[in-house]
Amino acid sequence: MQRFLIKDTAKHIGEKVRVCGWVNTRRAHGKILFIDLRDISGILQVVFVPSNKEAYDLAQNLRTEWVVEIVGQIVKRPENMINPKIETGQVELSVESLKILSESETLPLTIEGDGYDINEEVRMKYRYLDLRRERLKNNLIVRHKVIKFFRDFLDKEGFAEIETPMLTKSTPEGSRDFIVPSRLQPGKFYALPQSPQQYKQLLMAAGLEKYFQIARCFRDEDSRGDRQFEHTQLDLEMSFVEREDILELVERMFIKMIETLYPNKKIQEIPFPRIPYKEAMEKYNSDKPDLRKDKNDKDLLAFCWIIDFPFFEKTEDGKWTFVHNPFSAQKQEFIPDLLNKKNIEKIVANQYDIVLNGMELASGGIRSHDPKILEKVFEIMGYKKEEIWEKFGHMLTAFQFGTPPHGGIAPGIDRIVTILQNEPNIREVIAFPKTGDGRDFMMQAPSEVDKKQLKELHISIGKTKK
RNA sequence: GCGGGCGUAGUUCAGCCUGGUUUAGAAUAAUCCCCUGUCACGGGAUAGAUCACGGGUUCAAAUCCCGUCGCCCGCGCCA
Repeated sequence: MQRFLIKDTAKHIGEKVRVCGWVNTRRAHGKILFIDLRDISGILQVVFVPSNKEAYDLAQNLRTEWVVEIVGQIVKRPENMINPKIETGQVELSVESLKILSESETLPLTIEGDGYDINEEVRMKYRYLDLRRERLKNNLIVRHKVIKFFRDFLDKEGFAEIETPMLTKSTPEGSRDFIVPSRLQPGKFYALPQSPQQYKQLLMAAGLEKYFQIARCFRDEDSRGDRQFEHTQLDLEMSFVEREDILELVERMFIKMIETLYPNKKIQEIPFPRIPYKEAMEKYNSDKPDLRKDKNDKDLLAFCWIIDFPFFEKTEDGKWTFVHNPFSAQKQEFIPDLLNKKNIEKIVANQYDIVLNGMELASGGIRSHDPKILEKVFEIMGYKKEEIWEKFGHMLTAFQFGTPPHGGIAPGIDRIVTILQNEPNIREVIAFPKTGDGRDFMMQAPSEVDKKQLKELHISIGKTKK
């Protein structure tokens, strides 16, 4: 017998159905016993009466979160017993037979409610239970829909989704890498990608022209409410484009996504305002200003572009480093200064961020595809020629064989969904997030590994602090 | 690395400031009993807490002091 999803049962009054799910609540009234049965689609009231002795007696044992299979008839409720709070409130299931599929111990946390006030440690340790709550289940499903929207949208625009390696090369600049020891190359390490930046540019060199990827990115820096060790980006790159092409595409994609998935939300200003970095700093003292006119309006979305970032900035020890991305291009008028290493602090990058309600959603840029210019950038940052070629030779070489002008952007999926779902924290839209100090309470990661594993990897552990 | 907040039944909290009628209290979950229409069902009973851990002050510490650990938020950091 085919299984019915609970949300579909209301359309089948009078029919015999089979439903499966969890006991959400149990209300025993002496002779009559109600169960609210929950599955992925909704909640259905199930009625057990003594006249069906076998099922009734078995149902006495049921407790919250037991998993059951029930066959019965969908019947219309009497007028005065309709529950308008649930989708199936006008019907109920009159039980023929009950099968217990799985029992449950007393729960370590409450599944009812939004769960915000439950200790994070408990929620994370029993994340699979925490995720049973409506709010979190919904967040994950909505997240899926957002990703699917982007995939379908970009597919229609002629993009191809292409996977790039998770095991790659440590990059000397930028964020701290997660490294992975190599067994076959003793003493050498892979790094997990901080972003697919170099690979996607090499795909442009390869002539793929329009690339995207739902890409996991890893950065070994301390966590925040809007930051985890690993996050997911909608990474995209296009060839033969200028800044305008990227901004137009991304803006159109976001607007369409909001209209489709969040028809109740209002976008404050279309087209998205564009604010040069300098102006943003002068006016808002921030490069991610929150432009919402009413910050209490949960449905208001204020997007903006921040453009024209400076390319270089001085580090503490007085050396030049890049502000955003060493592979970004400079705006055309600054190329002579770059090549002559003049007015370095004034050089402006062809670099743009998209900001939503005060949160940086994405960073992108038109890239350098001229090896001489890219080499000059690293030279200004104090790299020796041999060093540049050792670290970035693959990029410079690729650019010597006919690489088209290209550019892209990478919106953060976690942050987008966090804002759209009005969540206070990025963890609420990630299935299995880590704690502030990078631990997984459920899996007990990170963990020590077997001596044999270490030996194979040619690794020995020195003294650790503690 | 630094600053702030928090830590009491399975869970969420009260009690702490002002130490002693507190045998650490409640709600909810749990166990048992009663109830044929509830939907946060209701009524009754039972059980459940080394008050995060360690030390100190005191006749007396959940309460005051010091240290440690854990979680959260922020700063640093985060192409």
